[in-house]
Amino acid sequence: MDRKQLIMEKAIELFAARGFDATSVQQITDHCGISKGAFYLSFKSKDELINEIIDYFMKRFTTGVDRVVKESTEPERKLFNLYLYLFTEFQRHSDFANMFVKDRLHTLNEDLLIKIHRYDQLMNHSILHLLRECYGTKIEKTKYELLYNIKGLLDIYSHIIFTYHMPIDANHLADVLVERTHLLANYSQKVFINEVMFRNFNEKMNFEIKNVQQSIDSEIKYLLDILTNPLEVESVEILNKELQKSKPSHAIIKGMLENIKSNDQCHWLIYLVQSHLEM
Amino acid sequence: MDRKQLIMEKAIELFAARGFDATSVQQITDHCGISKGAFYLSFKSKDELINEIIDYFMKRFTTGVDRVVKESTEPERKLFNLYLYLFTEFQRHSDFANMFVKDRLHTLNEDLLIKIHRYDQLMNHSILHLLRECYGTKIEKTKYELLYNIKGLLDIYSHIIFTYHMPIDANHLADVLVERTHLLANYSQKVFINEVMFRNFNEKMNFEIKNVQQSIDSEIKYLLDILTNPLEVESVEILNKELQKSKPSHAIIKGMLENIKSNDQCHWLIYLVQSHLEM
DNA sequence: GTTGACACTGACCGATTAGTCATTTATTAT
DNA sequence: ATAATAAATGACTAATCGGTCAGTGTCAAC
Repeated sequence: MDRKQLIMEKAIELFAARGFDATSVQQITDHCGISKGAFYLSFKSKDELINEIIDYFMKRFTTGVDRVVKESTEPERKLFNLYLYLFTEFQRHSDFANMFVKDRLHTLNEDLLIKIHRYDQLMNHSILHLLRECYGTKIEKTKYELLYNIKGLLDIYSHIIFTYHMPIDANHLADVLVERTHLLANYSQKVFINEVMFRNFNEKMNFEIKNVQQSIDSEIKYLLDILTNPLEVESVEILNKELQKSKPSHAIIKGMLENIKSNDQCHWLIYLVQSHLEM
Repeated sequence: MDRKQLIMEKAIELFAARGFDATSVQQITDHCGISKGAFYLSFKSKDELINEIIDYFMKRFTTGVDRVVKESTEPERKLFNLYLYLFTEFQRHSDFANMFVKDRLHTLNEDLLIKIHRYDQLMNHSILHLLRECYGTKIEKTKYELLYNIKGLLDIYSHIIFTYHMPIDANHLADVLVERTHLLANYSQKVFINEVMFRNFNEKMNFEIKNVQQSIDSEIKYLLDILTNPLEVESVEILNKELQKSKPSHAIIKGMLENIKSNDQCHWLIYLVQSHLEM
């Protein structure tokens, strides 16, 4: 398990510098100080590696954004925190973010693109929720436009940061972006991206949306494999049993989720269960 | 010469769909219906192909933007025309734009990245000029920020158009973007990107800026090679002689530029000479 | 009909790739 | 100490890559 972590970290460094296609498995294993054979003990293929890397970080960012949006502070503060969180995370995991910004990864298989699109949709959902909290019905017509304007700003500043290797003051940048968001939200009148178009985006990627229950099952199975803390293992087991019931107790579920909250690896499961039960 | 055009067009189609690295020379030649050997009669290498493609389109876009900015209509109208021009061009050459948006091309040699960066700087210069015309001293502090905010918007809408293969109403989109630009220009107070940072961007790419005179010389040499219209050939020759003089006549230069204006292939030379003499 | 100039072909080359597997090394159990 | 098991190795394969070049086909000149 430790081995996988090592390979992923070292691989990201190389992917960030050279891109995915241009980095060979041999280069990765050299950089790790292991043999090529050892790589294939941890990963079935090079594709599986990039798959797991993207999964790991996208889960992390998605749950992180969701956590910020669900905070119990005033909405405007949350907007600031959202920007702050994203740029702080981008800096903390600059190699991954760099890889993601530079490589558009369109070389990869369709499945991976769809997966990325799904995470993107989850993040859209969270951001739209926050925007509704901040600006209410005022932005009813312009909310989708606003969403993409914000994403445009996020993209360009990320791009600047990574192409010029700039260390930045995330607080300062977040402050500026909140001002820009207020401007766009409060004064925009004209609309290009309407609801029909927004739905169209998501339908063009017409993959069968994976059953949430199924996602939860596989995530529980995965966690039971890797978790070591007995309390956490037991909590996940109880949670699993409870979810099988036709009328699961919200109290038990909430308690179990609380038990595993402190472990980062469990955040995706928490996010999935909460979404499933609309807690 | 026709052969080169064919290869470039077919190659762009494949690059747009699969990316540069993932497209082999064999695939390109198959798609053209020619042999692999014939490819190397037109291009020294695969790198030279991508180089010429990028050169061709970047010259085209850069001169196009410059032309819009130098129009003699009122500034606000020019801003609209700028957006309109860019999105119209992106649609007209959607394969190239798609390739450029998807592939970040960072796999390629450093020279090409620097070249792209130079074109980017030229476009920044034009846009900043226009913004100064539109908003005057009001945006003195925020102009660099405004420039990148605009670029963020351009990026995200381009991204949407290409990933979802949407046909768009460029007039409508340009109208919306003009409104957003006005908002950001008139009400933004806080600043993240200041002049120091902006200069930093360009210094980080610390290539020796190629002598403009040198660029003009090589462009003239190139045009004399490919031009067929006798009037144009003669005009370029006269222009060349005039530029060699210590005190070239602006009247003659202006006239010669006018003579070749109608040929698209000459626009880059016109742009270079005008920049050189600040006409 | 012969010649020379030219565009064009596709088999071929060396290099590099992802992935495999017989063999060796390390660890654990007895 | 020995046997049994697991972990790790790197030479190997088959495929693909960009790029080359001896040879083929075509056409105009004489």
